[in-house]
Amino acid sequence: MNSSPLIVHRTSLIEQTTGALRDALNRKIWTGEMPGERELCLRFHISRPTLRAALQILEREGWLQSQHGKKRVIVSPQSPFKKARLKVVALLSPVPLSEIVPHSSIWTNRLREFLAEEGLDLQVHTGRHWWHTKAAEKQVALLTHQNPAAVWVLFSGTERLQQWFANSSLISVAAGSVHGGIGLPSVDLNHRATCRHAAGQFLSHGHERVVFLKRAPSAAGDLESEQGFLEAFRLKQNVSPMIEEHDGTPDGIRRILSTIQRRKSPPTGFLLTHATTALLTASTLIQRGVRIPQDVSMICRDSDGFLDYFCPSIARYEVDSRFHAQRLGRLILQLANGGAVRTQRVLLVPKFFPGESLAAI
Amino acid sequence: MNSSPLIVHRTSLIEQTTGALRDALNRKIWTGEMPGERELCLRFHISRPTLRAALQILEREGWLQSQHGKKRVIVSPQSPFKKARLKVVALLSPVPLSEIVPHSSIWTNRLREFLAEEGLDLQVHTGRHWWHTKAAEKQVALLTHQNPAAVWVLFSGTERLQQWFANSSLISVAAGSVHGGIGLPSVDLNHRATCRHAAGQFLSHGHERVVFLKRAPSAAGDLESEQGFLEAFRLKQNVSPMIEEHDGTPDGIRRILSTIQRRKSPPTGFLLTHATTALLTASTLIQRGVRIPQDVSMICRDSDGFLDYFCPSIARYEVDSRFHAQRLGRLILQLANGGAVRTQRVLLVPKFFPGESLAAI
DNA sequence: GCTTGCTGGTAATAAAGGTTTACCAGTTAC
DNA sequence: GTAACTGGTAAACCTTTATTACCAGCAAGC
Repeated sequence: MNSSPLIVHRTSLIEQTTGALRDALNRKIWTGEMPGERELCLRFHISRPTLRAALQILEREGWLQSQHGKKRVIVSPQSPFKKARLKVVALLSPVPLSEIVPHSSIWTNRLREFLAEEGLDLQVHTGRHWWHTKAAEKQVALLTHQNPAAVWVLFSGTERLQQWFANSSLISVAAGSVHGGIGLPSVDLNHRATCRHAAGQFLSHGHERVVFLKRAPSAAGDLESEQGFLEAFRLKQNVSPMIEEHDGTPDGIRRILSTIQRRKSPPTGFLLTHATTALLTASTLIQRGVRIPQDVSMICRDSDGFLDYFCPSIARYEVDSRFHAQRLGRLILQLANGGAVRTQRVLLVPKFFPGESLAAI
Repeated sequence: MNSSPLIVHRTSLIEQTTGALRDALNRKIWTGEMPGERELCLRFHISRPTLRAALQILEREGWLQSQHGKKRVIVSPQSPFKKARLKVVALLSPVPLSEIVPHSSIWTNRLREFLAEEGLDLQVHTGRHWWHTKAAEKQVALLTHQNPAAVWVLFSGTERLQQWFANSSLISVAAGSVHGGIGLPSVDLNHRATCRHAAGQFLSHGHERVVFLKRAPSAAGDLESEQGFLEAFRLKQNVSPMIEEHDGTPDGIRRILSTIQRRKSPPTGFLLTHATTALLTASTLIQRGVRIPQDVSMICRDSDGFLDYFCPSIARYEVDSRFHAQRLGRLILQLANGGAVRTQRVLLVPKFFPGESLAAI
């Protein structure tokens, strides 16, 4: 008896094919090796990409082995042993969920809700102490070994951790940007397009001295943001964008703001990443007598509920947390059920919300 | 035994949805009429066109009847359904979780985690539109009838709703303050002691014109806060505390702030309830040239992570969200397992965190 | 009366999912 | 050596599903 019957399983054609193939293997329809891919397509009336995705799942399950140029070999034609399907999805985050920014807290909440409806439990693991250390790989190997899970969700991972998961045989997905060249499925916001658009907003409002403020050990999303920011300035030869770094702490941000403001020609536009950074920057500048937007304009790449309660209102970008969680949840479900996904990278495009903080110079 | 196993059924999402709906109807999940199309879409995580296609199939099969402007009527034979052991805990909130303040979002997240470990599923219901209307009792009766749950958690309930749950035969618990005289078990913060302490802080710093700003349709916690605030002024005969109300919206708060600041002798101290209100109040006053704390001191009863990023730092009270969720979760578990009828009130005491916003006059 | 917020009904557009087609490189048999 | 198979990969294309509007009918509250 299922406790939550109100779900639609959303079985893709790939999953249905996997089931049919597994069924055929159990019945020992073929011996030794499989028919060729093209022949199977004809018998099942499906296309080759779909069939291949199903075959890859079966390979991962240990039914088949493939070699270039040769037919697939049936490895365990009579193994009735079926791995008990894990009902656990593990989320790996550098800090406890209580400390992450509200927007993330909301979508993880929604994600848990979504997975619970499908009978999956979301367990959170934090690696606050070893996240940025050299022993990260060792720690995460131990962790994943001790806590088996159907799917691992990597939340804002470093490049090394993402590489580790991509190389491992674990089924995993990144929640956030993936560093270049790493083949990890992911759900992320399109930071590049967002920041390109933001820079365009500054330029069209006449701002020429614009600074992009980012965290020092940059996450992949911040690097994407930086690229988008710079791209918008490519066409304007006489305008040179500025990029400054901070360490993420309130004090660190205040320090870099002081440095910037003491310059001969301080910037008239600030592009910020996180909502907390925007709040700190705006309140600190105002405290020091800088007027927004008369002296300085601001745009924030991320959004969070509390920004509604700041005066003057900050121009920013926002994405629906329900939508975010749902896309990630669906990807996780696909991976948990089979393993093969066609679209590896899902990019969500945030919407722009104008605010009082952006004005013509 | 199937004679031709080598086929893929190719069930579309519409067919899968039809199956799930038929299953739900067979189990008599709903009585009388179906939920609205939009609600069903949310529960099944599908789009409306897909759902409507499935519903039309069921109408053709004779399960349902539809009429413009009214919900679909179930015409299948009805019989009393057997009661299974419910594994569901329902949370009733006036607004979706995505809109509540971050701190609450965090403890609901933790609560879900806690309950999941015990095999319980937390389902969230929102009553945004009928919460403050006369039809609230009728709506909640319908809701609780249609969605059976082991325990109902009432999140920031009005007096009438709390009374309704206390009188009903449902097992329920309040997350937040309970109005006087209502016998509902609850887990809450000790707002009274908190605000008494806050008022004492103002007095000991020499502030005599202190205003307590609260929401107009006051929750029980705000009334408790008001009492504590007033109690601290009892001993000082020549000092009279002020209480002002707003409607909770940013604009509403700005309006009342304008009114207050235009007075002959404006207050020198503000006691605020929610962190968002504190942010709005502080940023608005600063925007208007008021200096904090030179002109005005502020204390906030609640806290939230983002306040760490506001400058100047706001003096406030804080409670550990993990502790909060754990106490509530334990109470819910007790009620779910045994239904201990003894009304229990758990009061958590927040810690005071001094900030730059509080100074001697 | 009026407004508000729900209900089902409809359509246009955007975005996934799946197919087709093509080409590439390794293996085997003739 | 070459032809004909094998699996591996990528682009163009079509179909299904999702999103977003809008409309009109119903019911409750003012």
